[in-house]
Amino acid sequence: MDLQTTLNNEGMRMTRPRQVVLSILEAATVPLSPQSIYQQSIEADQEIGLVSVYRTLDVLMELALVRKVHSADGCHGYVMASPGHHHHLVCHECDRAIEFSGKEDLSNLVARIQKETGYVVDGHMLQLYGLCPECQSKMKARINE
Amino acid sequence: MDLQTTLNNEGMRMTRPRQVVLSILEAATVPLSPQSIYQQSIEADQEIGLVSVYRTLDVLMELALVRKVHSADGCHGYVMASPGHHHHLVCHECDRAIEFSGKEDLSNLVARIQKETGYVVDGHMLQLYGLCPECQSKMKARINE
DNA sequence: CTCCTTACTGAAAATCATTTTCAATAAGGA
DNA sequence: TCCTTATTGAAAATGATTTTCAGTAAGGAG
Repeated sequence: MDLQTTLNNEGMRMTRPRQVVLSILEAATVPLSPQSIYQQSIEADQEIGLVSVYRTLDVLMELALVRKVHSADGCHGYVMASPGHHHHLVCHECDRAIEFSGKEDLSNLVARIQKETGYVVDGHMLQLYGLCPECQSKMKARINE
Repeated sequence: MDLQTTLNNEGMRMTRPRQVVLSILEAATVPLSPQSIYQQSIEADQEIGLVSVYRTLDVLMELALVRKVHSADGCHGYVMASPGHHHHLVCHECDRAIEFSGKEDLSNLVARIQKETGYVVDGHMLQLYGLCPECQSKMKARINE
């Protein structure tokens, strides 16, 4: 089912601002803040209101089409959510983020924690931080200068 | 080494606002926002400036004495950091958070991801969400009404 | 295809969190 | 006890996000 239909089923409408936000997010390789989505819409001669960016992100979050990514400093950006449950691996040099799935690997941990704490665990958020291959190369090059 | 000494070694000073923030955080069972730390200082007749709360939290973060906890909605609170690397398990009903350690359990996952992606992973943030035992009871009670 | 309802838009204002500025204060080494 | 200077708190500045509201346009009905 495409987004147009999904929206209409909810009594919502497919509009230009929503298309713009969506296409910017789909082209992104890095989590984008509302501000930077807004900037990109201007650069693409598709300017939309900053307010609409916020509102569209809310809608897309509700539909679980985008995911919020927290960086270590507490700011957050948005990325398209691939189908299924994914986590993010963020490069702390260039901020490039890639998704990975890790459900299986967490189930042991989750089972242990539930037993130890008595909590019922029904969700999780995992983010790994590191250096992407390109930034590793750049770093090596810099050292050899 | 106590905090007083730690601060002095860094050329910093132990002051009343810092003591107040610290004692509030130590008594807390839930991650606290700067605002709520400020509120609690007033309620305890130990009012300190909101600005000092922010500044003290910065200092305590630098010293790795407190940790930032992100909740699902993107807001964050602060909790005392127990020694070692810990994660948080947050109840989405009452917001009570407890720490757990999970380093060993993640090492498999991290090793796999590094191999698959070429990233060097050097940090992570994991938060589990669920229902704490008390809220589970309350929930059952409500159903039986 | 046109009309009509109402969801959606964008600009401005309001709100809320956080940071900066700065003069006054107080911690703690000499 | 004195002196240096880190720290404080109030106010102003900044920045992000939300609300308001009148105008616009999506898309179902006819």
